[in-house]
Amino acid sequence: MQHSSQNNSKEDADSLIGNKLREHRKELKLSMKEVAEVAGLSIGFISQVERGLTAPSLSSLSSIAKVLNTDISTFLSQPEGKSSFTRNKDRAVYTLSHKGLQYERLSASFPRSVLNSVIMHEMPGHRLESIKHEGEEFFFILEGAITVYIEEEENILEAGDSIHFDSMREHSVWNHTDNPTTILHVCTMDIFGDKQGTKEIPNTRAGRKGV
Amino acid sequence: MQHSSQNNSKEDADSLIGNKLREHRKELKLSMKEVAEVAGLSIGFISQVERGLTAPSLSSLSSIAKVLNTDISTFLSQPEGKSSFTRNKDRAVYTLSHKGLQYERLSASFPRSVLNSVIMHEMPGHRLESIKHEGEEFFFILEGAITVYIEEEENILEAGDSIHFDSMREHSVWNHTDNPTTILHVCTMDIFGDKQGTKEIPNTRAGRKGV
DNA sequence: AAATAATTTTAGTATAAGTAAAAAATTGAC
DNA sequence: GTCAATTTTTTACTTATACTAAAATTATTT
Repeated sequence: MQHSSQNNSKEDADSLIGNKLREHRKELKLSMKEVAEVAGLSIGFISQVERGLTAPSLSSLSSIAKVLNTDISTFLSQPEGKSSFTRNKDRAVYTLSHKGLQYERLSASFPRSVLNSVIMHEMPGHRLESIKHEGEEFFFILEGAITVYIEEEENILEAGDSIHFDSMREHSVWNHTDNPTTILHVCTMDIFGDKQGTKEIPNTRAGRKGV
Repeated sequence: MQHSSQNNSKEDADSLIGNKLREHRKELKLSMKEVAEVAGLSIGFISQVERGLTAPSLSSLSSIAKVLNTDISTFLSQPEGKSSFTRNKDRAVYTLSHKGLQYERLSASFPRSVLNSVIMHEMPGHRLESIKHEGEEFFFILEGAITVYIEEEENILEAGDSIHFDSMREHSVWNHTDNPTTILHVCTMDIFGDKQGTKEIPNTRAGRKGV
């Protein structure tokens, strides 16, 4: 059964991938020929893919992505959204369990958004458990100082210092000082748990674009 | 041992996808039959895919992902990386064209990293042209004040305020005050141009699309 | 205007994506 | 422990499509 009624999302997705591929290629000032050769594919095929006339297999897409110095995920999914504006003074403060830690949420959650940010107030002596997970993280110290452990690395950050790392590396944080520390924290992990339709299917309203 | 050599990255990748799919399915307590039916595929095929015996097409993978309440990217790639630690005082300062703007780069660029961050020093009266592009952006005002225009919205931010928005919405920034403003800027766009391809350093101007 | 390079189109093949159905495990009830 | 009932794996086969080679078309350059 090949239902072609409301199924244009697939083709849309294909040509979307194609467009992105073309953009990337152009940015690198490469010709289709060059890409084709390095990726081990034919020129005509590259053309077809870029115009969404055919869908590449995962492995071909991967080869192409490699030539373009990226990986597959670059060509799948894309964000759309709104904005979130927060005033210094009127942000709600969430206090966590041990009371050694407080959060103020800064970022919004719009479809496909990946950025999450909070201001963390970490009390003297407080230690955040060591974890690893997908994504990346960025810390900027607003006030005080803190020790950030990343695998074997020990980094002492003071106000104005920053650190950026792959969250898959085991990391933890410790306020080794006698004063509270204020950290601006930005990461790509869904710390608020409101990104994907947890459990129940999300309301059909803003149809997710196929691929 | 089947094939022990290290080069079969394709098959490895396939079975990696398979494993992730299986994990996800098990987590949701679904049988292959259920997944197959909703995704419009056969049971046997699901089995083959999960064990890496065959590679699904992009669209099938997408269908399966949808049943599992995720999207394709969950099953492709995983990041690996390093970290970047910057000291408040010893960061290089890049001065841009008009001299109304200075940058300090904070983030690293490791494979597949998406976060980019800089501290921007914007001089009184300076205005950043209005642009739109893929990704998201996050501003946190460290010092001074600034006006951020997002489409029709006008937002006046002062020290400690923040804003987070979809970069596809036309946006610009204006220092309407008489003092320099310091902004911590985090975005998912490749502003440094060193993610892919390592071509030349881009022309000062951050990316723009079609005027 | 010719010559060269870059892209699109066409026509065809081979591969592997996908199926249906049987065999084999796995679970569980009695 | 055995016998259904369900879930998963395997087999054997079909078909769609991913992909190619080469010709036709469209830029680009000189």
